[in-house]
Amino acid sequence: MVPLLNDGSIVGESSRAERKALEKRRAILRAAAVAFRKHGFLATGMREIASAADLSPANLYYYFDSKQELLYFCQDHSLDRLLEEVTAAKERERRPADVLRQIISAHARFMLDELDGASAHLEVDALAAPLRARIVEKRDRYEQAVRKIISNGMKAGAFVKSDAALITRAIFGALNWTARWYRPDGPAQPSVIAEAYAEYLVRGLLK
Amino acid sequence: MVPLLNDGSIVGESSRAERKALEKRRAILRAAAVAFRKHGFLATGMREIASAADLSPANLYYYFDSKQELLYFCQDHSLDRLLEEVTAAKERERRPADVLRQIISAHARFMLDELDGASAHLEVDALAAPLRARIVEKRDRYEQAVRKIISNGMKAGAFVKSDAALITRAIFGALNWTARWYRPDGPAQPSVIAEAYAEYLVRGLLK
DNA sequence: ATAATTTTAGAACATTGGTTCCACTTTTGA
DNA sequence: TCAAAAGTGGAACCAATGTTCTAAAATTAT
Repeated sequence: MVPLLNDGSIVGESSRAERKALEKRRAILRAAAVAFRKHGFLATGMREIASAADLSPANLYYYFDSKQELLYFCQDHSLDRLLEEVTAAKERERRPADVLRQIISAHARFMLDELDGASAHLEVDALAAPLRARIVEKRDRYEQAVRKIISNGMKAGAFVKSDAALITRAIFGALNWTARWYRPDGPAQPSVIAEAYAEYLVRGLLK
Repeated sequence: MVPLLNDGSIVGESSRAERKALEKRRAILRAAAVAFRKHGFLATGMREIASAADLSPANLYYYFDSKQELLYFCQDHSLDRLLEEVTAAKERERRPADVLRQIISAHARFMLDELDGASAHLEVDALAAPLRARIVEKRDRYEQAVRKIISNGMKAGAFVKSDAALITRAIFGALNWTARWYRPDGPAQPSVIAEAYAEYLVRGLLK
């Protein structure tokens, strides 16, 4: 197996073999994602994940040391994606309302059509102490970033004054909950949902 | 054990013994609720529930035929409470915005300080087909009721026009998600959270 | 081509978790 | 008071689940 650091990141300047292994890990997650969506990460067994990825259960353990590490890999990757979107939104937009709309829309789209583990990033509590701490730290970074945009907007007079921490969590709640009810074969398209959410959730802050 | 219909409701005009048994079932749930909150219903074992309620695991089975029935009982009861709040709000308030604020506030408070199984009403998918169908039906009734208030408000011109179904789900997402982060020993009081949410989530609909 | 390395899977292990058995105690009602 | 009913718990059962063992197949490098 490709050498990994205990935090799941690749050691050294990733060689071709290493990148290939990483890609395989992602592919496994993508395959497993449909199962995750159906009944959550916790309720999805290693045998089910393996079979979704066309692997034997034993073989799955060649790519992931444990179910914990698999979950960690999912969540870590998801949070990286979300953090990227924050930076992108801040670069692209100027007004707080626009930045926020951008972030909400991206987060929604991410939940709805990004297949690898978007829904797994919900079950933080399923991780045991050492790994959970790392995820919580990263998740907090994401939350703080969004909260900052909101509280700055409030200070600048762009948003109505309120408890920025609560508003942030309300927004995340609405967004994360989409994984619970969204079905790809349903009536609403991801992009439509994303725009409606962005519109509604930002409007609640406007004066 | 007290005779129950297969749907968990009491048969006949509940006698004292029956009411007592029902109360005991509620008490068990209240005791288990803290465990549910900590790591969700799925991850909470029957032994843990039993010990939280000061019962032996075997004894717990005297009150609930199975973990499924226990979950069903939780969810059914929770939904009844939420439906009651809808009726109450519609009677008490006149304007759509006020009705909605009322409902949101009640739902939030219910999630945060009602102890019996508020958080268990989240894991619908953990129920197997026959029981799940009943819960889904009731949950849909609740969802429809709220959606109706919103879409009526839109038609009446009290709210901005948008996709009422999506807005409804966004609101429920924000509300239900509170169970994930709220800690009774945290800084924000349930009533404060409830008001902030009601204010924010309704404002997003106002013209 | 052949040795070394990577990748794969069948079978089994250990633990957990829902559940049942059965006997024992407590409460209820006549 | 005493039999019937309600309530209780210790121990064990059994299926499911995360995981490991071992060895074989496929790939890569020399």
